Amino acid sequence: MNPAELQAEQEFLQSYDPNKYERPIGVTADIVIFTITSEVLSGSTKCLPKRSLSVLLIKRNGHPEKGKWALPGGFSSADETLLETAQRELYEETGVDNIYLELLKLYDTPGRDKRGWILSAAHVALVNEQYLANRKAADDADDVQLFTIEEVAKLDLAFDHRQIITDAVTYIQKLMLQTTIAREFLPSKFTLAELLQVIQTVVPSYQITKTNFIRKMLLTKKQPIVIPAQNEFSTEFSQRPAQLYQFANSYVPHLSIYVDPSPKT
Amino acid sequence: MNPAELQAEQEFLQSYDPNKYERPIGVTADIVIFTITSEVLSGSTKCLPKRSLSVLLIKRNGHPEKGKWALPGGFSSADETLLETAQRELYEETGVDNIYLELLKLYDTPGRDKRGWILSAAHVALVNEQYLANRKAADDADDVQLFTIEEVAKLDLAFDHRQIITDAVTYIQKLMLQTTIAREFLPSKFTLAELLQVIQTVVPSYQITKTNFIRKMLLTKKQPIVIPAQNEFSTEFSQRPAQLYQFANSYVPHLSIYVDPSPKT
DNA sequence: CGAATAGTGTCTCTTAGACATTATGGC
DNA sequence: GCCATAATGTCTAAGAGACACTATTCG
Repeated sequence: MNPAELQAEQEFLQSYDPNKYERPIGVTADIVIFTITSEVLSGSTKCLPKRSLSVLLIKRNGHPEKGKWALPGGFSSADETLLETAQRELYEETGVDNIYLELLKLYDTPGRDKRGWILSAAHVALVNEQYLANRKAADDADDVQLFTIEEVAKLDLAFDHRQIITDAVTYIQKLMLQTTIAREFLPSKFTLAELLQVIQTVVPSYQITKTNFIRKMLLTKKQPIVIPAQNEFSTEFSQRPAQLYQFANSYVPHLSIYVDPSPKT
Repeated sequence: MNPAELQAEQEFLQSYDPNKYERPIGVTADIVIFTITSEVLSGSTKCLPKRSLSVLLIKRNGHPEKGKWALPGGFSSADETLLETAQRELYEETGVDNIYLELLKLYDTPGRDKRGWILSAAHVALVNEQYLANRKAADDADDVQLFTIEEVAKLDLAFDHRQIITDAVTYIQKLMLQTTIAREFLPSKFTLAELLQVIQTVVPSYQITKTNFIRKMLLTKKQPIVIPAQNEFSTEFSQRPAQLYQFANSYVPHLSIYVDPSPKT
């Protein structure tokens, strides 16, 4: 840009009227915080816990939509991205940092907020139950609570948050089958039965025979998804010791409805 | 909500200060309009055209970023969603309606627009070259132009539009392999060679032998992606007549890195 | 030993992928 | 007849899916 153009641009910017276009009242980053809660079943013998997909909600104590359950979130500002806003809110609410957090989509239906034109950038966060355990003891406030998705269906939710949660569930179901996000809900080493249970908790329609699932995980030689931890077994959930596995770091899913475009082997 | 609560909410809304939180100057819907341009090769014999993935850009004639090439787009307002804004802009720019149009993601890096806090909801549109042909004749303005993605790499682009285009290309490459969006770039009936060429135009790394591609398209019995049009052949691109195909409407891709969760057959 | 969960053997059918071969029409 | 492109044949190896079977530990 030559000096004349530069000056023209400077002048333009100095005389620019920020109210030239209609302005939103604000932009919020809202977060659907998913976790898988487990409930130990104390039966006659050892078995896997009962797991449920859950979402963290907050009871609104201010207007509007006072008293309703809502997604955690807050207003963003010019000096941070919406992802940063979401990170901040997530940390404030759960004390958790450095976890899976991603933009889902933007919610902007006119009239979604009675205060006026407020956009919501909905995010999805996946938190391991363990990380929430500490926090739970600290502030067991009854205005912050985990609900299973079955329970959420019965609640009175603020704004368009029911729609956001529905979309988020659909989204993580797809992620669960197409990526290795199951790792976010598992310890670093786990049994194949645990992995299958986590998948089925998020995607209940995923009904397959366990033996073939195990075989698939073991026999995929080109690109193994999980690899066995040498000589490490667990008897936490079963009588017979079960082999422990880890996710293979090298695994990069690439899915195609056409022929696989992978380079020749 | 009981009458007292209702009144409390009314009072809250009437006294609500829209400047309570920092407000963006505006929100724009920008669109990456993709099309596949074809260039007929007039050689000794009939052959497929040369195809290139292209993007529609507009030369900015106002400040800021005056003179640079930019994505078409415009400011949204409180009474429409960003998708509607994008639809409107798309129609204004191309005269095209009812085509593939979807939100890509939100661009909100602080400082991305010198005017101040302006968010951009980037959209992706897929337009069949045919639809643009009429328009092109009408206004062959040199401030609106299609560029192949190779050409775009050399241009001076406004704002963060280079990043947006890069992200959009990555996104449609994934879509191309995982969904049937190839249909957006093809006529309703097409040969398998054309389909393969469209896929390879968008995903150049998709190098496979054509014969196996053809077989895969034909032998997938459970859920065929394309179905042959009975007794319809084309000699447009070849000496020997080639079978014409259509996309199967019943096809619903469901991809999984684990065992296929489809119900038993 | 029985119960419960982990894991393997085996068989059938489908698909991926390489590569050779045949088919059709224009020039 | 030659060439270009379309399409099929054939072979090997891998994977899916069903189902019977073996293995290990606890009580």
